Amino acid sequence: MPKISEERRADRRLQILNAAWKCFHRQGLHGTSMADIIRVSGLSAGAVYLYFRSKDDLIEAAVTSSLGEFTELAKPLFERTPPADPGAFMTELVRLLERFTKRGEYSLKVIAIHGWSQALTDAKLKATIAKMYTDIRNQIARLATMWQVAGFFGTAAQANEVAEVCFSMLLGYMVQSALLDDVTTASHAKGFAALSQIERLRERRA
Amino acid sequence: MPKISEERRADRRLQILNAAWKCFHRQGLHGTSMADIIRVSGLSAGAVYLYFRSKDDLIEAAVTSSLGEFTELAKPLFERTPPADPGAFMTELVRLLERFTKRGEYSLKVIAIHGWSQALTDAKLKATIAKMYTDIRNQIARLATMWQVAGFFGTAAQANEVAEVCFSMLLGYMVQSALLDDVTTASHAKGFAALSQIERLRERRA
Amino acid sequence: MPKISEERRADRRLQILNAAWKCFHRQGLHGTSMADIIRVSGLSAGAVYLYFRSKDDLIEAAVTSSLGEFTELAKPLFERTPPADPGAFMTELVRLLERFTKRGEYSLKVIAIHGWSQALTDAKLKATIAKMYTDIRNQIARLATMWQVAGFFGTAAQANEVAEVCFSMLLGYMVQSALLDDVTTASHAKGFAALSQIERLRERRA
Amino acid sequence: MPKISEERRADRRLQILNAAWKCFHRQGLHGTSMADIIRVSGLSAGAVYLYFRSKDDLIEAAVTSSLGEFTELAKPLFERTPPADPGAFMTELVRLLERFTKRGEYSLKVIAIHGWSQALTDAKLKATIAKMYTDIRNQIARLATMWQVAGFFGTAAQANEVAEVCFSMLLGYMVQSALLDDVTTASHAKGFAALSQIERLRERRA
DNA sequence: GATGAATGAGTCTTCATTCAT
DNA sequence: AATGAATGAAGACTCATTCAT
Repeated sequence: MPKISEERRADRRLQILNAAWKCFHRQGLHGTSMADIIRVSGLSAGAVYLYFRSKDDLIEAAVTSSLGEFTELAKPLFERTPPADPGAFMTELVRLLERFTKRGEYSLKVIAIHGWSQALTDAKLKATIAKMYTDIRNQIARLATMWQVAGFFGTAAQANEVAEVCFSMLLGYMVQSALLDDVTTASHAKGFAALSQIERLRERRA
Repeated sequence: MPKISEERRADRRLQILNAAWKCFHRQGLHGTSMADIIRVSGLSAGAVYLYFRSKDDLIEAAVTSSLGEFTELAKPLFERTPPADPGAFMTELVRLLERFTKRGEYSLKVIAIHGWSQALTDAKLKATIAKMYTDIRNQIARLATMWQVAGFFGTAAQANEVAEVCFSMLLGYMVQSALLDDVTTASHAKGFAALSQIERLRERRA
Repeated sequence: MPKISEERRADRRLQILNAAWKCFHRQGLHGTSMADIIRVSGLSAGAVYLYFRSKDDLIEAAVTSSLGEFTELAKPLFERTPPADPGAFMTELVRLLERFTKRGEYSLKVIAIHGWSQALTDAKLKATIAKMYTDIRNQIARLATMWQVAGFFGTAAQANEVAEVCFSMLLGYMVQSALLDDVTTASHAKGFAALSQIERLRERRA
Repeated sequence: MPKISEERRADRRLQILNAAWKCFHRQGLHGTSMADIIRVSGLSAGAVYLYFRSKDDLIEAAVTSSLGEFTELAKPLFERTPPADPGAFMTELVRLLERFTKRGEYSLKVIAIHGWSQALTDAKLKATIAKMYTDIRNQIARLATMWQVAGFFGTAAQANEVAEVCFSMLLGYMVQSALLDDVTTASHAKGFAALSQIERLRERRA
């Protein structure tokens, strides 16, 4: 076989990543053996190691690659003009997460949580995740500044502090929906709206 | 069995748990071998297995036992009369978490995240955590009802939806402070206050 | 099982070493798998790793431990008074090597050659072997000084240069007897005696 | 097949052999993977297998091909008339070995030792090496006969026994210079001269 | 109760070789 | 002739758990 095309190479990686996602979802990062992934991917051991240097490499890709996609997907939401108000934004963001995250045989939400745990022990992965999460939070902060200008909040807090809390809500939603099963995008949206006084502010602005 | 024996038993368990917490913090749940815990605890392999039936048993205890303590510790906060307003409550709750969680050589925050990951794969642990988290959230919901009565929120949302969001912020705070390092109790408190319009509402109530 | 006695521990190590020697002789250092040694030793994988940290560790022990014994065994030969003349000494040394080296199912001569090859790639092993070989050569040099005083050689060469050549003969004997099969202690002894003019010198001294 | 093709084939083989020698020197025979050789040679896997049937084939070529060259190179030394005396001969032989053996990024001395180890496990290689070594030793024996006739040694020993010892010194020199680093052609030459009473014999012959 | 040596299935990874292109 | 992706058996090593003492 002569040199493979870049496209085919990407396909193969995705094929392996898909197998990894399925396994990681069901059995966790450590509960999944390379043999599991190899079997599910339908490739040989050697082939898998041709595309990923090690299990850690594969884990990093599995945890990280999806995050990049999500950021890309969320772009329009961050750049909409005029910016959505806090309630609408958070509602959309959670819905987007839910949509993006739910796949056939696995949920990226679940894999993200496994990734957090892994990152606490693996400095490289932690740095990668930290970078990507900080990017998202900064995007929220940009919006928060506009919200402040628009009078949604007072000036006592800084925009990035508000962003922190909004981002916490997103992360907390992931945990609750993964572990408690009784949390929906709708209930979270309504709770957030109430908490942030969105109705009242909308009224006042009207 | 005389009472002394029961006490000794509890002491030994705590001794082992402490070793486990230290190891779990540094190396994660799967990265820690029983041999690690045995070495750090200063006991023998046989002895450790006398107090915990298996590694899974020890993990469950390590993840769970602390949660019980926390719930106990948070009781006064939930039962204070008159109830704290949302901003004050969340500020206190996060501070309490931070205080409770930070120990000499390990942080229960970190161990909790490892626990989530583990729970996603271990139905028994998941059920245990779900029960305890739901309890806490219910306590928050009780408060939220009072906040609603006190006019902090409108009636569009249900108390348990608000509680959901508040709880998400607590969980999200844990994730952010563990992974991003740049989050403080103060910044989160201020962000929450701003988001929930606490100043304006306080003014209005005054 | 409570703590094992130091003696039993040494026994176990020897049991494993014996298995290793047998395997290394037949299949070489790399051709032998840990599974081979484990099978031949009659122990379990875990047990073997309880006594030797790694295959490299076991290789070092297998190559090195015998050398120590040999040095001990050769002591009387080095310390005999009056010192043996060069011919007698080399004859004895080669015979001693042959006797020491030939064991039931393996020959330490063969294992030593495997060890040289390994040492060329493994700095730690090389250093260990170099130290032990230098020690032996120094002992020969001590004798060579006495030979010189006794008039066996002129003063053009230094004792350690003579020792070098004597030691080369020993090493070369190992290689030839391992690879060419047609070399005997007797033929080597006679060749050395002739080369070093031993008969003539003996006559002259008489 | 035209002549050019045959030349190209030899060139390619040498290109691969050079890569193999470099790798074998640094990493040993088993420590070197075919991938290593392929990378260093600059060819493709398929190409390498076009010129050598297997790794064993390549090892045999790497160990053996150089020996043939050496024998060729040593011819004049063996055939010089009048024959060199023992001291001069050994000095020249060791020097020749040193010169022949030392190459840019590898030393054939080192590779020869790896070869011995390999030969102990690989009957085919052993036979090939044995044949070539015996040839060299026979050449020395031819000389030794002449030495004997010339009165350098008594008649107690056979020429081939003397040759055995001379050859041992050559092999031993290889081992010592590879493992102990402190051995030079000069020190070995002087030691040999002293041991074999060359000065005295020269004097007497004068 | 307490010890710690022993077990052996299971883990990740490598590598000589092939063969479709 | 030449390429290099693919194979899959085999390698070294770990680790939760037990049980004879």
